Amino acid sequence: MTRTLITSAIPYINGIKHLGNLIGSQLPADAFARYKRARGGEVMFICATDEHGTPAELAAAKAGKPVAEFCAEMWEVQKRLSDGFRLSFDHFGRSSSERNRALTQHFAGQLADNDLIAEVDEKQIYSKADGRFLPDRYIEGTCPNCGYEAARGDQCENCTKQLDPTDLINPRSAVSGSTDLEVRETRHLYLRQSKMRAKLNDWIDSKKDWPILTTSIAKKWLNDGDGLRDRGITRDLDWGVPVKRGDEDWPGMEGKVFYVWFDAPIEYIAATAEWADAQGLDDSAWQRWWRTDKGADDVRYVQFMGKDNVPFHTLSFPATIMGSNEPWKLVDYIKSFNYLNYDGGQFSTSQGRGVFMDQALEILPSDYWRWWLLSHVPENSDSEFTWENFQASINKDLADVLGNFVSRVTKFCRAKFGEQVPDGGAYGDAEAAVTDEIATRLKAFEGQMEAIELRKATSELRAIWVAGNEYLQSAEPWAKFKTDPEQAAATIRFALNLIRLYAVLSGPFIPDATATILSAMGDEGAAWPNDLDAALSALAPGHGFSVPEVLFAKITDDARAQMEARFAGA
RNA sequence: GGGCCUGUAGCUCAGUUGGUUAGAGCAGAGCGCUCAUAACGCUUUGGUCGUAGGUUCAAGUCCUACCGGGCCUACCA
Repeated sequence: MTRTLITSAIPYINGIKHLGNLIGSQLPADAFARYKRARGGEVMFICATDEHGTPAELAAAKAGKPVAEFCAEMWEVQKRLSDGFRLSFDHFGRSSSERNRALTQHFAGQLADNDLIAEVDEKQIYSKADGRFLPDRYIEGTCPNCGYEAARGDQCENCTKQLDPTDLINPRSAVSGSTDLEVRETRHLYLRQSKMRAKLNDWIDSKKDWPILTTSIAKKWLNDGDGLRDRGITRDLDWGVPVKRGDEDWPGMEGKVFYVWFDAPIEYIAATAEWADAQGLDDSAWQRWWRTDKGADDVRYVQFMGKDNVPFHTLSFPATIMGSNEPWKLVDYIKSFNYLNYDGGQFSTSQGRGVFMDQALEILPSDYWRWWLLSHVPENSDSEFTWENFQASINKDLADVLGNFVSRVTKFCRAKFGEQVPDGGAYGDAEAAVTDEIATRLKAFEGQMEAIELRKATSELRAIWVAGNEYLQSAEPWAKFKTDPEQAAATIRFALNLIRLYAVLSGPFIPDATATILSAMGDEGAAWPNDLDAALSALAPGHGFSVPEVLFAKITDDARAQMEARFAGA
């Protein structure tokens, strides 16, 4: 049996994510995980919240709460929302866990032992009023280049010039507005990933089947300028994994924490350990997914992420894994995504522009969002959400093509034969022809799912739904019922089995509808159609079923207009 | 500035290593059906494949330049 380890980029803790974030990693990862499980594979699907860093501290301060308490609450919120979207994580962890603390410190110790850590003294801006060091972008001031007054310390958003915070005229803290700033010397640890450039480059070169988006970003970082640069992996913050060298204190690093991007990917491993802990299992249960010396040899590890996360997953994290000189599992395939835009612009948290996960679930069931998002996932370029497109897709694909098919077949059967699969007649040439067509399409669909080509997969699935309507039209059981009721019975028996088949195939995308349909068909445990002929005879004469409620209500023009107005933003 | 991605029918997108009259869904038009969520089926109108050159027997596909859209550029994560 194949074993697949799947991780989705872990969402940052400081707020509720919008639909662009959702489709950028978690949702496609879920579709893939559901597919692999449906095919009988063993799957470990991991996600977590990314809780450390300056933005988390500031968000907590703004909320007037201790950061640990703030994170715990936001974890609950994000967990509830991921449940609402039916994200089937085996574990939804927290990067602030004890497991992650220990593993992060362990990796740092290993890297230091292998001479891959450098201690660097550098100068940073300290804000006395805020009582903290500030990252470059949290310093604001007037741009020396163009005079823009709200330029950030890393770059001026107005003229796009790269800046150093000390370049700014009249610098002030973006947090408090205080101008009481000073440059202070501070010591930090750097991951010497430049030493691993050749090794990383060879490794990337060996990945011929990765998305261009993934490899091109990695190659850019490897070859830009002087090549891959070392990266600071510690920060002067209170909230984070305390810097330690394994179990030992790290002289000179007192009071400092690891940088979020060092500990966040390690949480993939730690969250799997958290899963084992929660299940009451011992370490071997998670190590067989992560340690190639403890059973992970036959695991295929697939990561999902937005393009902004690619450098960390192709370079920094692999450098951490390789540099440990321990047999940890490296990623086998990195699926990266472009961005989803909202109606002519970007989603904006600050402007309240676009639909956020909590709002989406208030408006419509998760299947609606899942279907639209997965059938428009930005695989090849940035894509765009519009209400008109959303309404058209949902009404046509889900309500008309699939929902109405279920409705017309089950209601016709109930009216003419009662609520059980009708007996009589036999499958003939028409049924064989449809079965052939579906067999061909099913093979294509499976290939696209294996390749994680989700847009193509949804399009193929839709074509399989359409085949049912075509079949029904040519078989016209409503007419045959009057002249040859036996034939009509066979047609409806076949159509009821198509419904069951459609429910199974649709599971990765619209799991609630799948569950509803299978429940109505009286076959909750229906398995993947490895034998299509058998699958299309699975519901035998006499098998009881019920007519489900309308599966997908249409989105009216009025409703669409209201939603469009509500989410237009400030 | 540099790098990468992208520009194909009104809209959203497919177009395999260059190979016959460029495809799908939606929208539009016509016809059919009446079991069904006024749903379904069939037929059909739309494209000098961003522009201009070039390579080739042959270019949507390869090369160059230009125009437009987007992303990244290492202290946000």
